[in-house]
Amino acid sequence: MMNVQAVSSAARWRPPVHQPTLKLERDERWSDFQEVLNLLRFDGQVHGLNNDYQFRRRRLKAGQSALTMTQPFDGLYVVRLGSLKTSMTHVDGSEHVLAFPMRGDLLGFDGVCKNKYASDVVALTDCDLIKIPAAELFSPGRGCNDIERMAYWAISREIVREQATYAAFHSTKSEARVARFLRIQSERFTAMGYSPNRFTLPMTRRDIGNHLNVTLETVSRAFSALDNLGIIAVERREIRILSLDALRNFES
Amino acid sequence: MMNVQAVSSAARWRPPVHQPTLKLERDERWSDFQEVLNLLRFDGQVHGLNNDYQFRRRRLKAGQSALTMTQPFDGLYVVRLGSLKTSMTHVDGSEHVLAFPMRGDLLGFDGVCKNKYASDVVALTDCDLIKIPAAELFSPGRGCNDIERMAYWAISREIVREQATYAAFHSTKSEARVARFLRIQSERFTAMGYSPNRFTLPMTRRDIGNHLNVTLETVSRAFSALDNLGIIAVERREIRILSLDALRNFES
DNA sequence: CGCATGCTTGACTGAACTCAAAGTCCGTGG
DNA sequence: CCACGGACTTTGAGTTCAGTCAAGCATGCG
Repeated sequence: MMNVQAVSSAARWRPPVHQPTLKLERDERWSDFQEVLNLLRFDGQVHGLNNDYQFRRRRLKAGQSALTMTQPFDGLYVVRLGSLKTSMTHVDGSEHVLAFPMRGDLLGFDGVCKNKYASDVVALTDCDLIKIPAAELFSPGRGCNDIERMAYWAISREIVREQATYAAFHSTKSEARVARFLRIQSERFTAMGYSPNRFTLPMTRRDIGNHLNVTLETVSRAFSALDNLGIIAVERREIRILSLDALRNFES
Repeated sequence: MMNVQAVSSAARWRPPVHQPTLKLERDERWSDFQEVLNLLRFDGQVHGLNNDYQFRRRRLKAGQSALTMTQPFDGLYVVRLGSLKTSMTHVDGSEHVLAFPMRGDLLGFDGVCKNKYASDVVALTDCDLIKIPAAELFSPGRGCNDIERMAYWAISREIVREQATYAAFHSTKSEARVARFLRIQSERFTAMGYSPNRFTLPMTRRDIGNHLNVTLETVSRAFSALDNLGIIAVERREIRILSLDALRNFES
């Protein structure tokens, strides 16, 4: 299986730095609201009530971890300086890299909806981050529009899902992707109160293929293969799952 | 090139419906706040000020379009009933399917940051959506926490980016992915005020590979190939882009 | 009943993975 | 100061997996 790569125990190797070395002033440990708005290139409306708020900064050396999946959500971070890597490590040790955040990018947004970060972030170069504390985002006394809050909470959840599916369908071979797709469909139907073992797919083979990044023929062949193995029973879009465990094993 | 598939001009074909036919009561055209919270499985705090707010519903027949990339953002939608397909159609006609939203899922969140939807959504079955109007999310008089608003705006932007990269690296061959990766890096450095034609990659070949879903050897080979063609000049992590146009052409 | 759409299967081909070996660069420790 | 080791990179050869092209079948609709 590809992408099974040992995570180096030693500190991450750094390329020679040809860029001008950063002159980090020791004194500057705070950023104001306006600087954060500029970094993010925020073009929405603000009311100016928070202009005097000061955000704490956080310095990182190359190779250091900024956020991990093990720690609870404690805020969002805006990159002021440096490059980082956002990734999810699978159980088999393979790593899926989601993005390479840089100046102006946001970190930690996947931690909002479950109060736990959903990905790992490490610094590739020396970094300077600005922290937006969780307390500033969710203190009950501050916000006053429940609808807005609910909507954004749901948006954050959506991000997590997207990352998860993005990661799930990476670097597996086609039959495994199809197996995983079916397992996830089964779980979704289950969550809605339908049978986990019998459901009707609403989409075409082509739609599935375009979702999993394989051709429709490959989807069809994978269905047939899983059928022949007795793991599922396919009849057009009617799917019966005969062994969920076997299906899961196929996902590796 | 794979995935170039004609979009059927005829109405989308529907599978035979074995599930119980929906009894749509004509009268119920509104949902209250609590129902939306339940659908989303929202577990955060609400203050109860909006409990009397009524949300408009929207019915869709199978094959109908719920949202398109051409229309301006006018709100978020929560799926109450039915299955849908979220996709982005590329210039070459290929379609990338992002997700298959179902009951309780959120639609339209990618439209927040640019005030324009970033993906197309069509109904695969008959659907029932609940609309959360844009006016309820951004009316200046309602929210009072600028920090929270800014954070969520940035989160929404992050979703768009993720969708874009997810879509961008789909269904292209490896050399094209690498070319696109370099082009995007170049643009990011440019946006930060550095040279668009010369930059140092902060990440390893393996990181790039794990991001693009190819092996590190494939990344290396692609770099060499682009170098041999005179499109770029590679020296370890130092990249010079000799012809941005040629690089772009390589992405097709 | 015929057409359009979707699904399945087969044969062939080519792109990307795997395994392997050698070379480069950097930081560290003798 | 230099040699060594480790991490990274490049390149090659063989193999496997999935895409392409093509044909035929099934199904629902007009």
